[in-house]
Amino acid sequence: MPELPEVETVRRTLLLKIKDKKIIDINCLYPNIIKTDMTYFMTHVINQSIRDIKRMGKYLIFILDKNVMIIHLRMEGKFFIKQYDEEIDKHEHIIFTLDDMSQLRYHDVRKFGTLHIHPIDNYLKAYPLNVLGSEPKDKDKLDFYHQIHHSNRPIKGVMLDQHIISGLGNIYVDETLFLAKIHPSRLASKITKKQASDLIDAATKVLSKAVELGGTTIRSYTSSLGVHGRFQNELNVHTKQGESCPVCAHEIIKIKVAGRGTYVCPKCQK
DNA sequence: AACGAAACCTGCGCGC
DNA sequence: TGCGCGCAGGTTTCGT
Repeated sequence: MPELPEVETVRRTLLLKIKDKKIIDINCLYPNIIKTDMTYFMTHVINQSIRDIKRMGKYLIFILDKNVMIIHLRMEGKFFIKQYDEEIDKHEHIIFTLDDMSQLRYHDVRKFGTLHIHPIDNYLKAYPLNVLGSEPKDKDKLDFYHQIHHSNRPIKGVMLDQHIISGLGNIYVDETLFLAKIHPSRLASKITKKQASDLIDAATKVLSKAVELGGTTIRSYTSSLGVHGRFQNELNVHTKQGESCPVCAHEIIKIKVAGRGTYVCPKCQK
């Protein structure tokens, strides 16, 4: 569930707590999270310090001395910082012991998260960041239009595609389409230049507001590190099935688009 | 080539 | 109460 705003909130919070701490040990209890060769991972992360944490789209990028760790939280990945002698939860899969004997623990109920390691000098050219689209705030609107206007996919599917634009997930794409007054099922090929531009503007606006409010906290995603988002108070359509549209008062319905649960105001969104 | 569906996992809420 | 089932979601992989 973490999308760009939640990942950004995690980034900021984590950085305050672990910047310049050295990783002195790693305990990997569920190795499938690590998508790099395990020996390479261990030898290239231990004894390096966390110099910075960056973010691209939904990826967290831990900048170490000579390497970077690129982490995707997928649906339920979280980080916790605990003391070395605290009991290990069954959903904590990777434990980094830091040089002050605190531990950075990766927690993931669904075990869908991923972790890649690359040398610091070429990580932008390596998978997975090399195939990532720009974030909405950096996306050229005309490029976006040209990229999608031959596609027969519904616009929602296109906007969820991280190769085209990065950062949006199911929550923010529903909100973006509502703001732009475009129906999620509309084929990308039917989107005009003006609408393509409106979509990028709406996505940029939604994401920046959500970052400002610390992300969205719904359902199980009660965040890591006590991070409590407040954007759920700003949602217009997502999770609002059966409620009234804040613009026209028509009932908000839930449908399935691109295989995803989708909330839409059928009167406002055409 | 380009799209949709299944798979990856687990917990939860539902109906019986 | 307890069981099985479907659903949820981000992304990759498989199948058409």
